Amino acid sequence: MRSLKLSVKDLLSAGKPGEEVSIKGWVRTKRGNKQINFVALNDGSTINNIQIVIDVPNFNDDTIQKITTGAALHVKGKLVESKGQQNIELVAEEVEVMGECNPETYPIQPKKHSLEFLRENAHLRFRTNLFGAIFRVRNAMSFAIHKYFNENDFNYLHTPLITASDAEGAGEMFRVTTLDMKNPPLTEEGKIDYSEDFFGKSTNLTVSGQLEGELGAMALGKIYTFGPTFRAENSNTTRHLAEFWMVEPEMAFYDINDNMDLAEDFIKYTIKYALENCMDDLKFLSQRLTDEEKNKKADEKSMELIEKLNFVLNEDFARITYTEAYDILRNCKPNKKKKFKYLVNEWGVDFQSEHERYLVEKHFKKPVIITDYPKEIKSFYMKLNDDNKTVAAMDVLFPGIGEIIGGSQREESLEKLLGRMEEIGVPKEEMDWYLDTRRYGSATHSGFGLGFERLILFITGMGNIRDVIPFPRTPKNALY
RNA sequence: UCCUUAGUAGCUCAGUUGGUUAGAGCGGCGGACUGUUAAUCCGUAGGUCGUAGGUUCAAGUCCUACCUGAGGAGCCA
Repeated sequence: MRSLKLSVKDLLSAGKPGEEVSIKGWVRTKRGNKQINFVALNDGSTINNIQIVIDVPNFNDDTIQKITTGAALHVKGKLVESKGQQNIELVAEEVEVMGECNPETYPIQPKKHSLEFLRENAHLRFRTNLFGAIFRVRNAMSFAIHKYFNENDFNYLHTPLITASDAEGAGEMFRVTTLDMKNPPLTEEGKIDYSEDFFGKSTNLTVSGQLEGELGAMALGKIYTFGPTFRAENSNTTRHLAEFWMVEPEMAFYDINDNMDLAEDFIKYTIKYALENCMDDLKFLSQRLTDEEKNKKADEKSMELIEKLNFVLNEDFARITYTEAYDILRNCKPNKKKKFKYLVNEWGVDFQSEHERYLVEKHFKKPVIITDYPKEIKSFYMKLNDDNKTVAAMDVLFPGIGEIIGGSQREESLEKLLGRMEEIGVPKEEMDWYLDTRRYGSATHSGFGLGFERLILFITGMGNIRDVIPFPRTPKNALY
């Protein structure tokens, strides 16, 4: 059996004084004098560095000169108990500079950088403590999601990224085509002739895997999708991306209450996973948040990150209907004093960010699930309630994030579904494949979509969604 | 897309009612220091003031347009 290479994480957690080891990594900082140098070496396995002690006279000047911030090193030497703050450090016997790093041009300096600057250098920001922590947490969350669904007998279903259905109504789409844009084939009416296109019809990048997910659920029972999703909206906010990752479970025989139970259990599982597996990174992220907010007034400061995660874990989410939320908002102080930009004074209005924030952050002070929205402000596929006015929708709202989950019980009655499609103007002909689920063996079923990056925002305490995805795609920005 | 706001050294920023050769801290480089912890101390280089027009004797500073970033709103995950 071959042994795996040791990482910095291994050395720090299990290294014993006296052991001869070999380690590779990148220089974070170098300190010292002509006799002795201290190099903080990091290989990405953990946020923590191993300190390399270099007895300068034992090495040639050229090597010492090339040990600069960002350089890749291969160090062989002996682990010893540290005379400084850390438990263990590595006294170098051999040092090879594998990749030099010109300190005059390397953008990542051993100092604090603004998030904006790092965003513009997104190809290098992985090398900072902050982004290392964020992307390790993101990785852990991806794994936790698969683990949760696997443990609960869900099937991971790969729904298509290229779709021909134009009826999902979830937003503007990116067109997928191989037609010559300078000289596209035209129909007799002078419109672009998509029958000549690659798929013989107009196609787009998916805005949701839900409809296809329902097809899977209506046979496999419980499925989930976890993949990229695309919206061509001109959204310029801290919580929107043109390309983002969404988790979409879909369950046969689940009603809206089962759906809520699953959503709450699922989110709590991932948070618990982060607390149990990412504590080093979370501590760093917590400190960052505290530092960032140190100039804020006490009542504007957010709860300490780890405390907040534990709090959400231990609280039941509030569950209220749209109508109950409407009553709370209509009678609340900011509404009566006309502090809201949009006043709540007519049943049926959609809630604005300010209203959601009030409910979550001021009134309930914990995550809130709102159900039974007026049918007019929700999608065609949601189950119409007996009142004929509301649908079995649910939005899970989180403090600081807003809507983190949107879902519903689906309309299983073919007749009612067709009626809603008619009302809203969804083309039935193109949706025949979807309608077949209601024609043949239709059953109660439910599902939801969780914005993965929004979950990462919550868990890391970051404020901008562009900082929790490695390569953010936003309007006017597709570098790298 | 709308509203607000910003763009000055590698980075973070200061720059007065328009007025000589545009400043600081950090980082870089050189030096000092035999155990440092974002080390410390001394010295040093580094700027077409976002772009294009305009007003003026004179523009980093005022005006217009555009580009880009940020915050908020809408759309939503």
